[in-house]
Amino acid sequence: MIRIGESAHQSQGSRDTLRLYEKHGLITPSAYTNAGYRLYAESDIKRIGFIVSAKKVGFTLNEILQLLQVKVTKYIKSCQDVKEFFHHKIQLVNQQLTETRRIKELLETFSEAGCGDDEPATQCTILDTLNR
Amino acid sequence: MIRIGESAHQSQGSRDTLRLYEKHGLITPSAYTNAGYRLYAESDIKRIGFIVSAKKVGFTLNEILQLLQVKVTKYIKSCQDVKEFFHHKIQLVNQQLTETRRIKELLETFSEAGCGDDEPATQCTILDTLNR
DNA sequence: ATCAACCCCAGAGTATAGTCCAGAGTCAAG
DNA sequence: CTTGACTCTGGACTATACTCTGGGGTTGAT
Repeated sequence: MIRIGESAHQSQGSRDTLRLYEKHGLITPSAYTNAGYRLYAESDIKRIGFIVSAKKVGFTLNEILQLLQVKVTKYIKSCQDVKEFFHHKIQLVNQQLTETRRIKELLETFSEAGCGDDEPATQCTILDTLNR
Repeated sequence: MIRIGESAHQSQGSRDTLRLYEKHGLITPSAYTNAGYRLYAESDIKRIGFIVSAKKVGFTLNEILQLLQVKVTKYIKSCQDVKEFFHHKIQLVNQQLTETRRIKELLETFSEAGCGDDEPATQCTILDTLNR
C-alpha cells in the first residue's frame, strides 16, 4: 500500500489529479489511515493506469466513469446491453485508430516533402501539400 | 466558394467554431464578400478537415497552428529542422497509436468477459477484469 | 420591395480538467 | 520531541475550446 505521492509519481500525474479523480468517483483508495491519508493498492494503480490511458485516447472523465461503472440505466439492462455498450465504445476507438493513422500519413508526407536539408526553413513549403 | 454555414455543415462543426479557428489563425477564408461574409474554397475545406482530424487525435489548437505554420524560430532554422519537428510529432502520433490499440484490446477483453447475455446487467462483473 | 434565411461582431457564459494555495495535521528518523 | 517531508481539506484560479446572446446587416428568391 503506497501513499498518494508515490502513487501520483507512478502514474505520472499529480496528487491533485488523483484527488480530483477520486472526487469524480473514478477511483477510491483501497484504504485510509486513521488520519485520513489515502493508501493505494496494486489494483488501484492498475485502475489509475487505465484512466490515464483512456484519457490519452480522448475519453473524457465522464466517459471513463461510464466505462468503469457500467451503470444500469433504462438503456442498459442486461449483460447483452453491456456488451453492446462496449461494442459501441470499441467502434469509437476504431474510428480513432483510422483517424490517427490518417494524420500519421499526412505528417509523414509533410516530413518527406519540402526542400533540401540545408536550405533555410523559410523556403519550406511543406504545408502546401495539404492544398495540392 | 461556400459560406460559413455550409462550410460548418461539411466539417461537422459550428459557425462559431470556424470563426474561433479563424481568430486563432488556423484558417483564413479564401475570400470575403463586400459585406464581410466569409467565403470558403475547396482548399479551405481541406485545411479545416486537417484541423478537425488533428483535434480528434488530441492535438491542441496551438499545436495544430504550429503544424500548419511551421514557425521559423531559433530552434527551427533549416528544412532539416522542419523535418525533425515533424518527425517528433510523428513519434507522438505513434505513441498515440500504441495507446489506442491497448485501450481497444482492454475494451474487447471487457466486452468478451462477463456473464450470460440475458442475465440482468447488475450481475455483470466485466470491470473486475481490470483488477484480476 | 419583401421576407425568410443567413451572416456579422463582441462579449458573456459554460464545461472540462486540472493546478495552486493556505492553514493545519501526520509521520518517521535522529 | 523535534524536524522535515508528506498529507489533509476547501476554495480560488487557470487554460482550452467551445457555445450562446443580442442587435443589427445581407442575400436571394418570389
